[in-house]
Amino acid sequence: MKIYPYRVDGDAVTINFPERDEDLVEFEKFLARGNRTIGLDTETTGLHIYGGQFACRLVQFGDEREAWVLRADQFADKIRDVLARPNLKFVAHNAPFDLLVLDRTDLCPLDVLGPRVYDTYVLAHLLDPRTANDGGPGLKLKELATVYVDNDAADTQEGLNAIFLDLFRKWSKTASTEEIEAVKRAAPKRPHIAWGFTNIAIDHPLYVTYAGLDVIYAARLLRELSILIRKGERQSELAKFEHRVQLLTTAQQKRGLLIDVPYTEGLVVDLRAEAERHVYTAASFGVENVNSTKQVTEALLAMGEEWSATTATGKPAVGKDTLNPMADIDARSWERLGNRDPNPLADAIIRAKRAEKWAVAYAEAFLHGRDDVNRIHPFVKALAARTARMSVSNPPLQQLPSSDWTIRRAIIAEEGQTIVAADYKSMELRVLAALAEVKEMQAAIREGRDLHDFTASLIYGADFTKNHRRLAKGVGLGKVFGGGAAGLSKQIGAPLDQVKYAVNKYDEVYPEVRTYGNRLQRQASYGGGAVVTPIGRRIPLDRDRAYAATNYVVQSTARDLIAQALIRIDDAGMSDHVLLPVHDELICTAPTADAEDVIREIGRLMESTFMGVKIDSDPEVYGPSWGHGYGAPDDV
DNA sequence: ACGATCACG
DNA sequence: ACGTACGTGATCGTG
Repeated sequence: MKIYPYRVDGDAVTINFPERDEDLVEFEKFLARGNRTIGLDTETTGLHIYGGQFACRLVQFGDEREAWVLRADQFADKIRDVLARPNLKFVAHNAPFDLLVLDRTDLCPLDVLGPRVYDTYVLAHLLDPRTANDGGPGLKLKELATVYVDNDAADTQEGLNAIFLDLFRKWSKTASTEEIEAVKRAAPKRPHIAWGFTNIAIDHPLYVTYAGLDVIYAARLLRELSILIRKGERQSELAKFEHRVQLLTTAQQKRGLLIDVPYTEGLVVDLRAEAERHVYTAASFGVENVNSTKQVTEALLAMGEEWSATTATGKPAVGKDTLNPMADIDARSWERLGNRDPNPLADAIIRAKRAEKWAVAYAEAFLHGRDDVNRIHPFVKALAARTARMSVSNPPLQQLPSSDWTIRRAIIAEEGQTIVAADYKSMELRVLAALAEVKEMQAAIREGRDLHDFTASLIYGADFTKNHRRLAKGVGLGKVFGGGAAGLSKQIGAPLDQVKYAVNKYDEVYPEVRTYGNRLQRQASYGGGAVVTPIGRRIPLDRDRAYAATNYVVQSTARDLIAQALIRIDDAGMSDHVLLPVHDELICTAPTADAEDVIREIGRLMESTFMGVKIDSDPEVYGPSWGHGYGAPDDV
């Protein structure tokens, strides 16, 4: 057995790396030593759990003083045995990843291990949801360990990266050009890291040491975070709730979504061809790279175009807010506006960029990310944003184009199944009506009226026009975000005086919205700079953006309502139908014959009455693909 | 690493 | 006193 010493917060700790079966006798003694939660982590060949070459290399266990780093190939039986013991509880940082690794590699099924694993990420997010970038303590293991455990905590990830770079350089000298190209093709951004995780010697002393340190940090983090969490009465309940929600989204990630491969391959060809045509046009105007803001700016100025919009750093903005009007294209419908002669360069650039993005970020990502049965398994983070909103990545399925069915058409139901979905109707406005006790809004909801129609009628009278409704909708949503007249005017694209009028009227008819926002800001200023949501979640406010208070509470509460719905659906035994949450809707699958019944029932489970306000849902049968909910024809 | 851009609710 | 649009993830160019 190899034993590596290290220091954590001034304490001597040991990292044990067993080499023979006899070495496991000591490991058993470690496990038997008292009733404590054991740190758990895995080292793998990469992040693509469902890819063909994926393997789990190490599984680590540890407490606050010692770690056991086990080779997954050599000690698979032991690992299986330990993970299956029902009396053992574990703690991991970002548990969903390790749970899925252990599930995928047949070391322990998700449903067997999941309920016994605490996640320090979840606890840390409840204490402070801000990333280091966002002014918080951060949510990564190294950042948290530095704050809560040891000011000199090792950056194990950076340490490994340095080793990988060194090893990769040495390997590159002996490897063939083809081998090197293959690695770079698979991981163009940081090839040495992808290569390192697969190829570093499994008994490399620093690899083993860092692997062991991570579980020691996790075990120590659990102790510290638990103490802090227990100080807030509601927080312990919240922690339980969030672990349950996270387990459900982890199951969604395991389930994945089926890709229509022939369709998607055709889509890539079409999008690539479209992009190429417009890139060619742009090149004829001297823009060699349509993604270069520098080139685009220079070419447009040379053509005599003038515009005033700038980026945060003061440079001329050449996003679609600038280019769409130049190309005389409506941003929503992509039809001619008829305001001016379209600038052919602006037109080519927006079309080229759109087609390229759709090809690369969506269609090709679907094809590259799929497993051997053509399913993709996006990461579903149940507790992501500062407001606790969920996020989906690899690929970003919450951000697929909705104005056009072509991308969503690539996600299909299994044979005999149909895609169904249920969304909440104007969820955030209803939550606002409830939280701020907005009388007129609550009355309109009770009467089943369209909220934007209603706001328009209050501002403009019963004879409001379509444009009035558009303004009322923009103002209604913008007010929740804390927007003022100028910002709203820009966003809605309506003249400032009209927006000012609407905003003033809005404040008159819904006075409770303003007083609620002021109350939240007062409470935050005396409550450590954070607002507290109805379920007891603390959300820190930035000093200079106190106006965000209302939005934080509204957005967070809306998220908690859909999270609660996931639990109710699970309690009803219907979790297997849920494919993906998209903020205020659930994308689901159901046997074609019962599709309508299933989604009606899921919709019913989603509904609730929150502070006396009905939060109801709109169940819908889409069809054989997700795109069928967005107008995809049956014969594509 | 960071800014700009663009996709969503 | 005034006014502030909220939250994400991915890609690309630039330095």
